[in-house]
Amino acid sequence: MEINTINGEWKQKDLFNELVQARDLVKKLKIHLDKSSPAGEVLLENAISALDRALSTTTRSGWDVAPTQLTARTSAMGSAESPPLKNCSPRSDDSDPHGTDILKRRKMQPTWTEKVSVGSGAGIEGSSNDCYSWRKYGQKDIHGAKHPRSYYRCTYRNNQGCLATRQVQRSSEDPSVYDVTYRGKHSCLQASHLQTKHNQCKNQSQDHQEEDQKPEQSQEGLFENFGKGLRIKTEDELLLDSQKLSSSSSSFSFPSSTTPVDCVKMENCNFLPFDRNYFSSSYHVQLNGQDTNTIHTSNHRQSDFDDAVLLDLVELNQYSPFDYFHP
DNA sequence: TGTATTTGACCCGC
DNA sequence: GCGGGTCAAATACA
Repeated sequence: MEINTINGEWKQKDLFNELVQARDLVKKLKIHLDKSSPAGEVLLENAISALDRALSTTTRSGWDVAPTQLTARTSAMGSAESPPLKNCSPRSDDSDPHGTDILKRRKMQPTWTEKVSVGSGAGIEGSSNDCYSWRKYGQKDIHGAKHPRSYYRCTYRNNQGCLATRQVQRSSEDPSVYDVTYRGKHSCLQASHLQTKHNQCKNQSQDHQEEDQKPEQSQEGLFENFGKGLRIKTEDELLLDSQKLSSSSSSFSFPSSTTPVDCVKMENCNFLPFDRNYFSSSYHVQLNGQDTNTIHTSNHRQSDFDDAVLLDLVELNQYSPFDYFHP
């Protein structure tokens, strides 16, 4: 696809760059936004999400865009998107002549490891415990490990080019502990959707702190609900929700007609990636192969875990060196 | 019937 | 050659 005009020749690269610039400007605007205006913040979040989707669409459509300036611009602005696939064929990215570049880029993706301990009888392998939806694509016996390692990728990998993956392996020393390694960040709709929800819920929680002090659901029940009532939202549903949020941002309320995975978890876990009482976790974060941060939590310091961990992870995403370019 | 999981095979780096 | 990561056909499940 090539977009041409007679004068001033708008090519794909130009339009792509304009999209990147627009998104960056919105991000700047968001920084300067008065924090007392949650509605405006939500609108800007939606604007950024829309621009992200447009950029993803351009790259998935095989647009020819120059990498250098985009890398500089997006990373300077703290853009945090994984490079989408050029096409949706699962193996096509590896089988092209430049497949090794992609493999290198995958290796370059930020990774971080969580140690998640679960209660007896419970497991995290089959369930998504981090508000994202994953699809298992492999399992492998690892040399020297008692338990096999499971491989998960983002559910929206094929239709949104999200390259986020995670590996789950039960610890050999302590079977109740799982090592969960995340690689890459979500560039799919659920990422922006969940973050928007998170922002809104934070605002809401400030207004309704009394409600936050309601007795929490029992731990087992909470965990069971993670697996039972979950429903994966389609892309259209996420878009619909996004539109609903835009239109109702002045008087926001949680949708109640459905129990999508993110809503259930958001409501039950107070916007945490894990139930604060049920898990104890430690985060070991790497960016480009370098350790950048380690966050430890324990059952005794769950209150510290709270938003700090989640926000740390969100912050880390901001430092992702990746941009939308996909040669 | 559509979607998710399982599992053997393949690919690639070391 | 070996081990880790991924693919994709087969299978299970709702």
